Amino acid sequence: MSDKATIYDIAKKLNISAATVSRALNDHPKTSAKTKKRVQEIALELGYEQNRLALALKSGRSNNIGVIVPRIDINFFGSIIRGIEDELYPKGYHIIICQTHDNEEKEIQNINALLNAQVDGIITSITKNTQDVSVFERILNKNTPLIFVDRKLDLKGASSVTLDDFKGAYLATQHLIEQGCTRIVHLTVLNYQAVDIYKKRLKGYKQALEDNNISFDEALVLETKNDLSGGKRAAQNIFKLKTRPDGIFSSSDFMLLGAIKELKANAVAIPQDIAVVGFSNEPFTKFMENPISSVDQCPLKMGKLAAKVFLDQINNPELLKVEKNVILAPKLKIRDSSTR
Amino acid sequence: MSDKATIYDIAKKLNISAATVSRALNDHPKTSAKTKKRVQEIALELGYEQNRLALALKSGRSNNIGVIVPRIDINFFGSIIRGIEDELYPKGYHIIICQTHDNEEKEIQNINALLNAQVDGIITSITKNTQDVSVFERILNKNTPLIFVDRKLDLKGASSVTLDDFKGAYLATQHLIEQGCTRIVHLTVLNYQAVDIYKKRLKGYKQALEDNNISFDEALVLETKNDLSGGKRAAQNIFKLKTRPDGIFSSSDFMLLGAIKELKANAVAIPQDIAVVGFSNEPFTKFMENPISSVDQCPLKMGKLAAKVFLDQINNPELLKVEKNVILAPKLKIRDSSTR
DNA sequence: CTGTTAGCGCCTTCAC
DNA sequence: GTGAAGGCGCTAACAG
Repeated sequence: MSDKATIYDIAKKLNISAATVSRALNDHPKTSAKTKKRVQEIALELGYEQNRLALALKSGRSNNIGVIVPRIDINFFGSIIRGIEDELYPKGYHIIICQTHDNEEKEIQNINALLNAQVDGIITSITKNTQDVSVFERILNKNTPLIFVDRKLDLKGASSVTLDDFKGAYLATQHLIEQGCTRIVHLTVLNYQAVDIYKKRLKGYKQALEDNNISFDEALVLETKNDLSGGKRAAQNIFKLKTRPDGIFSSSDFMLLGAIKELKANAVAIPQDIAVVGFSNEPFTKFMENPISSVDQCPLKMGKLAAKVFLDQINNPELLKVEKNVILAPKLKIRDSSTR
Repeated sequence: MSDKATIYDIAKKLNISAATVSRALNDHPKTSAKTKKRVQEIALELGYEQNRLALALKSGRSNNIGVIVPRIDINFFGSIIRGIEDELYPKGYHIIICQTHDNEEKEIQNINALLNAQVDGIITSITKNTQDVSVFERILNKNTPLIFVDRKLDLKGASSVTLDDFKGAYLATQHLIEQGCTRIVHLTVLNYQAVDIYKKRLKGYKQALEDNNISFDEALVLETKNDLSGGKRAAQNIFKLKTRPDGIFSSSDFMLLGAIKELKANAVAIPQDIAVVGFSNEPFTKFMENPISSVDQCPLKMGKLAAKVFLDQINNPELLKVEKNVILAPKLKIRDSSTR
């Protein structure tokens, strides 16, 4: 009984056709008010619920959207997903989550699975080592909107929402300069030349220096492993510099944290001796005993924007083939670590 | 062309019936090897992909499972979801994510939406203020497996995976005692008597004291708001105690962090003067300059277990009406804040 | 305004 | 071994 009532059940009960029931339920204009009422009553009585699966098969739209991220338990991606969900849920869409664990093979599997599941669109942050573009082209060929968020591929027809890394770095560096720093170290990852975002952050850093008539010193760009140990090592290298720097702009909060610990262990006062700013606004930066300034990547907003781009495309078929590339301005979160 | 190939397309191309194609694709025993091969070739050629929607409508199983959590960008829930996904993805299930934002109305909406979408099961952490049990009963009435994770409702037919809060508290307290603490404060939330988990944590704390012949002192149980400011206030109250305590077991990492900051500001050395242990193993506890010991709730494992319970139920219909209640043992993460 | 018909894509009897 | 037919639940023509 409470298993599942269909429109046929309620049609039978009312001695009308299923089509009429369907129309009544959907508030079709050409249905008498009486019928609508009667149908609604019986629907309620029978505990009727529309089977979205049938609707989906019929219409070709599942009202599901696939979201693929490296890992869902990373705060950054969790926030992006939250943004997407907040935006899309009220429009009747459901989010199907997939993780790649930064494995390209899993990425391909995920996409195929989502496509089989007839999702109405895919929002994704690509793997760190995605090479194969063809899977993504298949999405596009199916006329399924594809929106990259944060990590993107340059693909005709695919939209994207990314962060203005240049600006983030610029803001951070400018802020340090305003705090009186003149010798600012830039901590970046190993082999940063290969990764777009890190190149852009370096550029932003350089530009800020230039705009403030501070000459760029290559020796102040320290490459290291992107984790606490890398930061520690970088700090040790800082001690070897001829002149002690008075500021650090790090491309990663984790590296920066490692550096901070090492600096403090060597009696360097932060921010008095060295003021520091990180990147990503990892949750822990706020909770430190001396909270760390950091560039916020606004993941929630990124998610919302990605969702909006999707809605735009799905609702304006003429936009389907037009890619939309949104570049979001980051926000600098100023905390103790850089405030003198 | 690349839009969508159906079994009819490949049937036509081969001059056979769609039924045969279906059988061939599903490796039906009563199909000639030849046919299978030919079908598979053409399928590949046409880029055929099974439409899961049609299959779902036909079979009544969507291979989707709904997961409802308060918020997805909270690390704890993100990890639970990751656990679920890791476990269920290889079995061909997709995860549909919903958030309640701790709002019961949204919870009801979510459940209804998921039920409409014909999910094969629902895994959820209830809202902080869930009152209405009837929605959950509707899930059960539909013979849809319902598994609570972390926050549960006592409902016949519903399974659950929860944490042994008693044990977590016991472990934490025992550890403090082993570090030499004899006057241990227990920080708990306002109105904790109303919330099961906090009551259990208090019990675990008491039991550990008793087992070590330390008499319980009501004055050492401090109720406060569950955030940094609450912790700060609690620390101020600690200074008012007749005898200074030498340990703190807090039911929340956030409260504890607030307390730590205040204690340090008043020249209390941690862990030397006061050793402290929190609860939840929030990511930040690990990254502190003096990392905080905390009880890990093993969210990843909880998610995996919940997924396994689901699979159990779905694969053994006779278990469908049998609830399975798994209680997970927490792990104490010992860090600087409690190591003397 | 309402009923009839057909079909979304697939699978599963039931015949042959 | 394979084909034909029917149906999962719903909606969109097309009639009337």
